[in-house]
Amino acid sequence: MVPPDQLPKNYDFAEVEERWRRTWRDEDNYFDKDSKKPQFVIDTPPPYPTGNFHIGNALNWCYIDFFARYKRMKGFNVMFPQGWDCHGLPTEVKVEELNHITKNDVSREEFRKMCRDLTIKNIEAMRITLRKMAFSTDWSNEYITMMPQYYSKTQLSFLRMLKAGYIYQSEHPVNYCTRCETAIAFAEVAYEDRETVLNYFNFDGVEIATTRPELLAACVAVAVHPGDERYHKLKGRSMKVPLFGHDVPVVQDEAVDPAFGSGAVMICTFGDKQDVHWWKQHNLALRKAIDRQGKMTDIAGRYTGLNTTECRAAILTDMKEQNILNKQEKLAQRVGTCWRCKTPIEILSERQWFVKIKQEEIQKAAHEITWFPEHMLLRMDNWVEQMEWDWCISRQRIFATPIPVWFCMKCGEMMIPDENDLPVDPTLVKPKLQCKCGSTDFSGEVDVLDTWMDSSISVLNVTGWDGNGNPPFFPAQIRPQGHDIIRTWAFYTILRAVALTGKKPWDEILVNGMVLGEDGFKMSKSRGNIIVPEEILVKYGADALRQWGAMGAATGSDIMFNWNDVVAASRFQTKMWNITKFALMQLEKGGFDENEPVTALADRWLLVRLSDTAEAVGAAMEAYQFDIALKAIREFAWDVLADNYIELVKGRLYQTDASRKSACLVLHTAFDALCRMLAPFTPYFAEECYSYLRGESVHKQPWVSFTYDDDAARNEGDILVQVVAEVRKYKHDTGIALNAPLGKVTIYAPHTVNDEGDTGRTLNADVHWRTDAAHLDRVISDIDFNRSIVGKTFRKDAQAFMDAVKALSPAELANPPQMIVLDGVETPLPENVFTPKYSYMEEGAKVDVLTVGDVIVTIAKK
RNA sequence: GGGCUCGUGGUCUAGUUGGUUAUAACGUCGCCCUUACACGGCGAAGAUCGCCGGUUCGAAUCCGGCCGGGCCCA
Repeated sequence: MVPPDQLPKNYDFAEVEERWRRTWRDEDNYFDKDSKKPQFVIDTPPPYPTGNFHIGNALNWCYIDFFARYKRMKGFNVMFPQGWDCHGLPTEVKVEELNHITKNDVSREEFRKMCRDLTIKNIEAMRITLRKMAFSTDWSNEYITMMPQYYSKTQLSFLRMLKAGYIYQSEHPVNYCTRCETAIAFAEVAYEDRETVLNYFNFDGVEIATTRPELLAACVAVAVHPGDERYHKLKGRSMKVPLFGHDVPVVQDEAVDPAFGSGAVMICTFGDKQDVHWWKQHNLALRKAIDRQGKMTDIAGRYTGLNTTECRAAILTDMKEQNILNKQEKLAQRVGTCWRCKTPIEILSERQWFVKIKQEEIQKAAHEITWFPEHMLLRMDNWVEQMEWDWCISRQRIFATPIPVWFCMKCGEMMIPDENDLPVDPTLVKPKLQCKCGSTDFSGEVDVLDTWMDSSISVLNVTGWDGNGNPPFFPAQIRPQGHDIIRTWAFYTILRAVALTGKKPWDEILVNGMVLGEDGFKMSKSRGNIIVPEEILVKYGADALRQWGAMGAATGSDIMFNWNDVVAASRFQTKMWNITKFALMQLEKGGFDENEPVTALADRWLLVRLSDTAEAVGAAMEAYQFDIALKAIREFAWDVLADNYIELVKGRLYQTDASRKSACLVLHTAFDALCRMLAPFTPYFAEECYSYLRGESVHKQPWVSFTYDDDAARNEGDILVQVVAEVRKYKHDTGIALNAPLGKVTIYAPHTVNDEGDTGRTLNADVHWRTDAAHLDRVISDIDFNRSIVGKTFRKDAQAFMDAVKALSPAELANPPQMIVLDGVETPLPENVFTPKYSYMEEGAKVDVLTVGDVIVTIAKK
């Protein structure tokens, strides 16, 4: 290692970061299952292995790593696991794309293998970014949801919830993507603004407006508002559907908007969610006009086999021919689309598997969790309260956890596997036992589970759930995640934890904001405003990126990416590096005694400020306010330590007398604490600096617990710093270079001050501290009121009071009376309610006068 | 249309139990290469805290309305 007095002039982040990355050992971050320390288990949200760890992930992981490292230093047994949420459509789509196939071109097993291979490759790429970012991941607790160890737990959780009555199958309308050929959940429906055409046509004598004429074959009723006089005559009637000829009833429903279109609407199975509502409400027939591929079924008659777009065109043409199409107008609408492929979703009635949503128990658990920031809980409440349908968990896809059940071909009975045999793929293996009816002929369930069924048990997985009793480390202490997935990930996880354990999954949830591009918009390919972490890592390094994550915005708010902040972060490191060089150089020159008392004012003052900083940073870390914490650290390092303290004691450090030791001790204490407070934020940088100071890893040190109480030092030190600043400003204003000699400076202070000559050396002046009164003539030029006292005491009469004070004689102002006459009434004069401002009249020697509070400084230039 | 959230110098941002002169950064301007640092130091200018109204002795902060942005939902 380089000797501390030969540190490189510049901090080379690339060299340093790579060196420590090679040095650190994974074992240092392992969770210790046998530890006596309090546990701090993090339910890291497992990202989807796209191959790119994006900047939104990076922000989230920065937060996690800040508190993971902090908690370790605070003495917790921390688990920071890394999971990978593998299953799902995006990978299937990617595999089809890369191999120019569709899922039907190869066997299910082969297709799964292709998906697994791609996923592994992507995970490997993302692991590299995680390591570069210096995240203190516990790699011994890594999990991959597509691996048998994990998805057997998914299957176990399915069976348990099936037995407990949470899971059932039924034919029910579901959101269906006809391109992906699978059902999807409401959480997976995205909405898009589109323009469509509203068609008015003659429906058996009544004008009806519809945006979806292709659903005419699925028409099961006509609905009108009960108070709509135009349609009173229709009550109780049935009507004939044009082009198709079947009869449908007329129903009355408050939800019909008489002002929309013609005020009469047709109900189809199913055009939208409202149709489902009405269909249930009025017990209507079911007519399936669209199949799983999005083609018209045979109830569509001559339109059978057309897709919906073709069918719509054909029906409109036929309506025109029959002269029943009255008019068409444009209409803006929001269309529900598949969040993966953007195809408009259809609502189809299908046999599917569902999880019951029990609102009360979910909300109860959600309210037992502490939310950061608090208001995010409202979003969860809003979502849970408006849930109408149960959670559809079956998917008609391939790359996913199989639903572990069979059905008897003879009697239809459902068979489930023995829990010890999990995982199973019921399409590949047969049940071990025969059916009650004696048959051994089974068909395995071909539907698979929604990917959220995997990821919503991440917390159970990391806390050791195996189906037997309470998991040993459950509940986890915290779940960090973005606010965009409150209604999915957070919601499903709470639901599953409650269903499987009866308890909340985490003590706390920390919600991070979204990362916006430099233009203030969400990052997107089409806008071209995407910034990838790798780019920042190459240009400025991980520590600078991490500082951006901490300081870019208050925790929970959206954060705009900003190169400026990254540059500023890197400059802070440069400044800190120079502080490091200076401190180590001084400490090398001569030792110090840790037991010697610190006596000089500047030294005591620095320790007070360090103590304040440590307290503020600690409090901010406890509340996950990383911006406040890092800001306090930077302020202390840059303003307090470098610009004020070091400038003050520099001269003393260049000398060799005893007072030098005191400064060295303070410098050592402050630098040591700074490294430790920086460790969670800039792990590479802090490690590098600390290694020169002590030759140990900063990440193994306890968190700063330094306290130093000395009010006199705080107050007098503040004055000292202000006096120096005022004299510097005086030099600046009178055109004297800051390092030029100044002459005689006399400081009249209320107490004796032991500055060890710091002030004189700093100002390059002949400084004299005096405690006697300055012999100057002064006149009162103005009055400063303490408005918080004035307002509280006098309320409405505040202005009158201030006027009365201003009217007092100079003698009274200098020596305030006990009482003051206000509106003819004698009123007590509160203490410290005002301070006279003086201007000074020179007498004898020509001096300039500065005032700092009640300290007077006279300057006699050479 | 509903819920949540935000609106603070040119840019970005801190700050709500109401209280003296509103925070820092970037940028701008002036001076200074003082033995850690010019990726620096010292100093300056620049904000009617989105708009309007209310409560109050006093409002960036509390209340009401409006305008604008974002997220989620209908």
